[in-house]
Amino acid sequence: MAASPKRPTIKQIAEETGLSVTAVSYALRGERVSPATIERVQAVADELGYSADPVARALRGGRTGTIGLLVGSLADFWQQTLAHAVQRELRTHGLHTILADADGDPAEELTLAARLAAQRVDGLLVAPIGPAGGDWAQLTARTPTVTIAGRLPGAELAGEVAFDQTSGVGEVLRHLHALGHQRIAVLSWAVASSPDRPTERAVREQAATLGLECELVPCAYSLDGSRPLALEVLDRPDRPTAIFCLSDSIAYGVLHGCRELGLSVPGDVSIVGFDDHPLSRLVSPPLTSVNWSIDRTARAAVGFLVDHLAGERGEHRVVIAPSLVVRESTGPVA
Amino acid sequence: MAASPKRPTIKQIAEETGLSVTAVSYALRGERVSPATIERVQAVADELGYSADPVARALRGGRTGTIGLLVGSLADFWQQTLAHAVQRELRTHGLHTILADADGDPAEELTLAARLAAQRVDGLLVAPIGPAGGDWAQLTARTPTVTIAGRLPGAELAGEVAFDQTSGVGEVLRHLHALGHQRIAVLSWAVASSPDRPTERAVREQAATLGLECELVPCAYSLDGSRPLALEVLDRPDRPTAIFCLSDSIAYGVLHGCRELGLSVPGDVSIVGFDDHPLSRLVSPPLTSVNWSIDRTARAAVGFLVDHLAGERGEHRVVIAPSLVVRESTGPVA
DNA sequence: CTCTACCGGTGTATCGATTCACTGAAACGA
DNA sequence: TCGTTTCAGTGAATCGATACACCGGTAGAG
Repeated sequence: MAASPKRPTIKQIAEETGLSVTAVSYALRGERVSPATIERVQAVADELGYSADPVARALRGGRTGTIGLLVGSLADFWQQTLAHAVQRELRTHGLHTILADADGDPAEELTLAARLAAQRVDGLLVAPIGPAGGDWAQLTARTPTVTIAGRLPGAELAGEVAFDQTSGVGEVLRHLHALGHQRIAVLSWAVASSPDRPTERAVREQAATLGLECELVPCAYSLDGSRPLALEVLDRPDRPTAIFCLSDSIAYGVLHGCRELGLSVPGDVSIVGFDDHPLSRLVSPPLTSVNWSIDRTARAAVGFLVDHLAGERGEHRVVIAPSLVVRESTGPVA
Repeated sequence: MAASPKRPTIKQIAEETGLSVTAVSYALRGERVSPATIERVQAVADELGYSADPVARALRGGRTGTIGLLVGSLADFWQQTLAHAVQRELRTHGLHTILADADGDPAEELTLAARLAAQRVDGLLVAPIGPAGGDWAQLTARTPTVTIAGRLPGAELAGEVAFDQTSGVGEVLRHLHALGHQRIAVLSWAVASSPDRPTERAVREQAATLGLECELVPCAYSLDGSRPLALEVLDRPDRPTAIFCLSDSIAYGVLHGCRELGLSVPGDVSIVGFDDHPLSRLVSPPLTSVNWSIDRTARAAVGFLVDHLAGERGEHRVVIAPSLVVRESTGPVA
């Protein structure tokens, strides 16, 4: 046993300086005590390498300074990027991030969130991937929660960052329509097979409006999940002329499938993504996609949470607008 | 104020059941008390939705059940993937993950690690990006630490997952040599400009052995950092025939640069990466790279830490062997 | 020359769970 | 029937930091 030398406590400083524990506590935060004492205490604290035990502090003060970040699937590149952005943003507020990953299983989300809350996080940021089940009322009543692009049944939210999926879908479909596409396959997440998800509904409605033939295909939320599916869809006699993927990760798999089949993109088939991941301009061909500013998303979400924790109850909903980025994976129908 | 209803405590259960706090504590873990009491306590606990406060438990018991994961740069795709794998692995052991990101600044690493340790994590996993500065002796003596592909000056480690960079470099250089390449640019991380990093040293030594002309170019550890650099390198009159990137993220930027310059890969120039990120087979052209099994890495690192926490002091060093994955971004020199 | 305000501190309860030392009662062997 | 276990449970201390109540001494206001 290398024996971890126990961390110094406030009590040790008290003994060392001959002061009371209370005095040291005040001195360390520069309150109520004489400058001379403050200096003396500081010196000893520095020498011992003291820092207040956050566990004890949390027990007393009720706050842990830690936020739970629950993402639906860290296998998804967009959510990875989001996690990065959120973590960075939280850090600027002096908050730590506990990360949890439902790994693609929406049924896990409530359980994991509950476990995070049990860990006594001060707040929760939830970026679900599907229609999360269960009743979030109790959890969210106890722990301030901000959602990012998702709905939590029964939740009472401290904030909400919504994505205007409807507009995003509209931009994509109009883009494809303008290029002459008529038969379009839409790959959505498998978990989202429930037909009432707003994104899928938007697809159906707007396709009808534009007179497009849109087939919704549920798809695993991962790189490897979409490739076989793409192979199947593209092998049909009445192959769609465009594939609209509801995440860039899915689109990457589809691109791979096209390469395997020897199909040219966009010559034989056009591909569109939905996250505009940083890499999407580097794949081949560069992917047409819909961009949702991750930085603004992270900033807004963290902002809501921090405001809520500070007791300020202001505006707590924002809608992130999409912006279609046209690259080389879409072209006119042959 | 929506007023978060405070979480139930063991004391409330005690009052509700008419038992002492002690009895409830024992009952909840099924010890020492009669079966009837256990059942009664359980019933009340369930009804109240009780779960033990981990903060209080940590204060008493010394353990928080949380591990700190410090990565050098979450902007790097490989480290994102690693973070995912580690988080998942920790979860299988019932441990939570606190995530911290040095964001490419090696000078930040020690500070961040200290902050994590101050948060009272039970252990630390560190995947540094560069030659981390500072003295890690004190920190690592107090908090069990496992490194992943990196060295920490002065550290006393609970475990170490090393990458056999030398072999990896060797495989790449021999591969390029066999294809007839002579002039090779090697893009390494900017932070790693110190010439004694083992990877860079390996490059120099093995290039000499093979009679290759290798130029080491320091490069920002990100997608956007490598593109301009690639443009500069590729614009020279005596352009190298191959570029060896010490991370896939860097290689992606280089690929992008090549496309901008209208250079064909591998016709005009061959590109090699060094992480084999899942996306590397999807970029265009699919990237030749060196694979280090992330799953094995994560499993080993977490395993070392868990064993150490359990008091078992066994083997605590493993070397991950590289495997060169040849794809289409490398070809014979024209 | 009082009365009050303030200064620089100290003692103690508190946060929630755990655990050691103890106790009254029942059970049990001799 | 007496002495000893075992059972089921209680009280109090503990972990480390914080905050409230309090206290003697001094300085300034009236």
